[in-house]
Amino acid sequence: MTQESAKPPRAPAVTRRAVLDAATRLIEQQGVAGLSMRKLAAELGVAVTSIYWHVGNREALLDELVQEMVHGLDTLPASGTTPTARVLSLALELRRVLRAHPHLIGLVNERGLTPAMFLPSQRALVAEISAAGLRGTRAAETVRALQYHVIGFILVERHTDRSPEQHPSAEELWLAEPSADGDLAEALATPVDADRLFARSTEALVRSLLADQ
Amino acid sequence: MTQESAKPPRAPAVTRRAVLDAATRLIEQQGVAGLSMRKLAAELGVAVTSIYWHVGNREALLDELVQEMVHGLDTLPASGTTPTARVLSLALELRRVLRAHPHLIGLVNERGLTPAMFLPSQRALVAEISAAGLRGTRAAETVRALQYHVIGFILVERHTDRSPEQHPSAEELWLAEPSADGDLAEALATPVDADRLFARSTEALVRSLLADQ
DNA sequence: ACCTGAACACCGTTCAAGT
DNA sequence: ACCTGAACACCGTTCAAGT
Repeated sequence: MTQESAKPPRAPAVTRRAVLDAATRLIEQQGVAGLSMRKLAAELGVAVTSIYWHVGNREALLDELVQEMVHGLDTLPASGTTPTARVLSLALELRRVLRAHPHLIGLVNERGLTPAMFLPSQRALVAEISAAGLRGTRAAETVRALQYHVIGFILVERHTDRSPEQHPSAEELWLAEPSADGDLAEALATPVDADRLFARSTEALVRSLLADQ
Repeated sequence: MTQESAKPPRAPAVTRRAVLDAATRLIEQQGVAGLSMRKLAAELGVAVTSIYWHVGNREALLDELVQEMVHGLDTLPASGTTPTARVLSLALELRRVLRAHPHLIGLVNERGLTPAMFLPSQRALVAEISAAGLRGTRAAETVRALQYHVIGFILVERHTDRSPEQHPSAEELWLAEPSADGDLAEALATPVDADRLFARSTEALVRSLLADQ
C-alpha cells in the first residue's frame, strides 16, 4: 500500500527491510550502544538522512525490532512424557528462542512490553505445571521461578559472549589454588559449557519445583 | 603522596572522591549510558575539563568504580547448620552484595575481571559444597549453577527496577485470561515479590543440586 | 595543584532542496 | 518516492592558558 505510481521510479538505494537487517547485525556485533545511525548509513552506502526517511529515527527503528521480537515469541512446543521432561523442554525452548536476540530483552522491557512478550511462554508453562498437579500460588511461583531462571541465564550468557579474555582467567586462578579437592579445582579451571550447564541446572530446578513437599 | 606544598593552596572545588560518588549516583539513576562527563560536571558545579584532571577520562573513571566493586567482594559468610542452609545463605548473601551495584557487573566483565571478582564467593561455595559431600566435576557444576542463577537473577532484577509501567500489564493480561485455575491466574496477576521469589527458587535449586540423585 | 574556555571529532536529528 | 548536504545541539577529549 505504499508504492503506487504510474511510471516505475528508479529503484531505491536502500529499503526499510535492509535498514532493519543492518541494524540487527550491528546490534549483534557491538551491542545496542554500538548501533549508530551514521554507521548504519555508512554500511548501507547511503547518506545518514536516508535512514531517517525509511525508519523515522533511531528510537522508531528499535521499536520496530522490538515489535518483531515480541511477535516472534509464540507459544512454545512442549515435548516429552513426564511432567518434568515437558517443563524442562519448555525452558530449553525458551532459551533457544531468546538466544536469537538477547540484546532485545532490555529494549522490550524499556518499552513496557515484557508481560506481553512472555505471555505465550507463561501460558505454555502454566499448562504443563498445572498438568503436573500444582495449583494457585505455588504454581504461579513455579512459573516465575523458571522464567527468571531462563532469562537470567540468557543475560549472563550475553555478557560472557561479548567479553574479552579475562585476566586473571578462571584457569589461572583455580590451578594456582591450594585445594583439598584437586578434581574440583581442575573442573573449575575448565571453560564453562553453557548448553550443558543450562540443561543440568534447569533440570535440577524443575525437579525440585515439581516435587511435592 | 600527592599534595605536598609549603603554603596551603585554596581548597579544590571538587575532589576525586566527589567525582566518583557523583558518577555512582548518576549510574544508579540512569544506567551506565546515562553517565556523561558533562552531566557530571554540571552536577558538581564545575567545568567539564576539571573532571578530567581528577579522573583522567570516562574510561578511567569506570575502571576505578570497577576496582572498588571487585575489592568489595570479599569472602562471603555462611550461616546455618545444614549444608543446604549454609549454601543457601551464601547465595542470599551474594545477591545482597551484588544488588548494591548491579550496573557494574557488565563493566567488570568488559574489563576482564569477572573471574577475579567471583573467586572469593566461589571459594566460599566450594567449601560448603565440599562439606556437603560433593566432589570433582559434580561439585564444580553446582558452584557454577548457583553462580549463574544468582547473577542472572540480579540482572533480571536490574531490568525490572529500571523499567517503566508495562502495557499491557501482567495484571491486565492474566485477569482477562480464560483459565481453569482461577487462583493461579490471580497469583500471576500479582506483582512479583523479588525477595521471596529469589529465596524460594534458590532454595529449590540448592536442595536439588545437593541431593544424591 | 587545580580550574577554565576554545577547539575537534563524533553523534542524533531537522529541514530545505534536489531528482 | 527517495536521496542529499547544511546546520544544530549534544557528547568525549585535548590543549594551551590561567590562578
